Amino acid sequence: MRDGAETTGAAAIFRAVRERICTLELPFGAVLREVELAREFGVSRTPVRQALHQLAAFGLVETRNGVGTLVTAGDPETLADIYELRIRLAGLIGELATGPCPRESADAMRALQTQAEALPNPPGAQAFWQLNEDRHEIVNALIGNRELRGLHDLYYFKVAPFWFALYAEAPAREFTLLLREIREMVFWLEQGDMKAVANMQENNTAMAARRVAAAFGRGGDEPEIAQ
Amino acid sequence: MRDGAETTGAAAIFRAVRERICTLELPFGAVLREVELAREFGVSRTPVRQALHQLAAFGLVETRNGVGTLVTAGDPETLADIYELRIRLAGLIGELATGPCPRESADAMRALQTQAEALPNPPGAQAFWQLNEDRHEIVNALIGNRELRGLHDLYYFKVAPFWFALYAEAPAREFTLLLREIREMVFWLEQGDMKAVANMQENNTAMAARRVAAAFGRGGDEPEIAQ
DNA sequence: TCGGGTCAAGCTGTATACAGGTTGAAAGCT
DNA sequence: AGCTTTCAACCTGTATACAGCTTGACCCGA
Repeated sequence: MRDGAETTGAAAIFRAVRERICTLELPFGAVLREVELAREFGVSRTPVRQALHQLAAFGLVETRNGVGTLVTAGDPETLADIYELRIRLAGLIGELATGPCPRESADAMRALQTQAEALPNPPGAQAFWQLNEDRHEIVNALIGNRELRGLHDLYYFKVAPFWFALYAEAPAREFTLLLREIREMVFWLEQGDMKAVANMQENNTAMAARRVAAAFGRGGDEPEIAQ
Repeated sequence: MRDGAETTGAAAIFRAVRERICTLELPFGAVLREVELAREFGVSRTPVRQALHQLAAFGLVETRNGVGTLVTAGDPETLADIYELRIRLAGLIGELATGPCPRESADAMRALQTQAEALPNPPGAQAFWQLNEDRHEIVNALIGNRELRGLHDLYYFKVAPFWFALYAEAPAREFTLLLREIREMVFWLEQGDMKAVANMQENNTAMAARRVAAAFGRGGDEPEIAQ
């Protein structure tokens, strides 16, 4: 559940591979080979295996003996389940909130807004990804219940690949929507109203779910299949 | 998230150690040494390490370099967070339910009730544990949303140690309450009303939270500290 | 030409050897 | 005696060698 900066080298590989999956640099169905990753990161297979097994535990990859480690393609049904749950979890953020949101969160989000408004439309994939990750980080930090925070984080990374595929399809639209969300978030954060922030998060998650379902839902194609 | 019967030997070790933690055979603070487990299970350190790392990812243990793997002592704050979330997740079972509960679940729970009523009060620890696990399994199978089902399962094992400590303190009371819960569950399962089942689960989880908080809450002792 | 069987290349699973880190006890100084 | 320092035993982290499995290509026969 936790994925903070740990001391062991496996954690770095874990985050690196996870980011590649989320940014579709490793599309669904891609095969990861332990020796290749080991060579790339300059370590042996052992820490690589650790990282891959952890990713497997979180459902992002699937390891098959004698074959390799495949990036798991979320079928439409699973995707629907995840989003349904994610929407409810967003609602829980508000229900479990104890106090007003801290001022520093509002400050951080405002800084992010300024930063985002300076970008061209659409921005590059890397910039978009970073922007999105920062936004997620700020919202995540607001969650008082540590377990809920962990779940919110976990599911963010689970749907990130689909969401990123959405960006690839319509960069300008997705950037505009993200910017809109950030602005709205700044407003409510400045009000200090956690419930409002949570409601907004729920609304935006639900909207994202609809866009993702339209693009990759039942009958549609998955974002991209390797090979 | 998944923990079903996998082909690799590490999964067996994972489940075995998890059960030991949940039944307090390994109390909070207990130290696990890889070589010992390896000897016991007749394997090398490698699969043992896999299992321990997975347990660490789920927050049940914590590995420290040069020291060993410690069974994580849930501090009162974390415990409160977990139960707060668990109560809400129980509520979500009802909200995300799509149809009536299947007849076979009612049958299974009725069989469990018969089985439980044949036990002496209090039953032995092993019987109590098995009863509880069966009940959890039946309820878990009712959850349509696969992700929610995974979470419900995960958090069950996270609070199980505390719950089992409760049994150790007052076996007769806990058994009576469990039997009462099973009877009530049978009733609503036979009605086929998923929302009612979920509400019941929420009520019973909340009640358990109060008992656990009273026993191990802020200022109280943790169930048992090794050494 | 097509189907089936065989096998070798390559991958993961496991075992073991070595390196790095932690800790508690013993030795030495004040 | 009390405190500090040192160090050796022990444990986890990492690297490497070997075993078992999967798969696709190749070969052979019909």
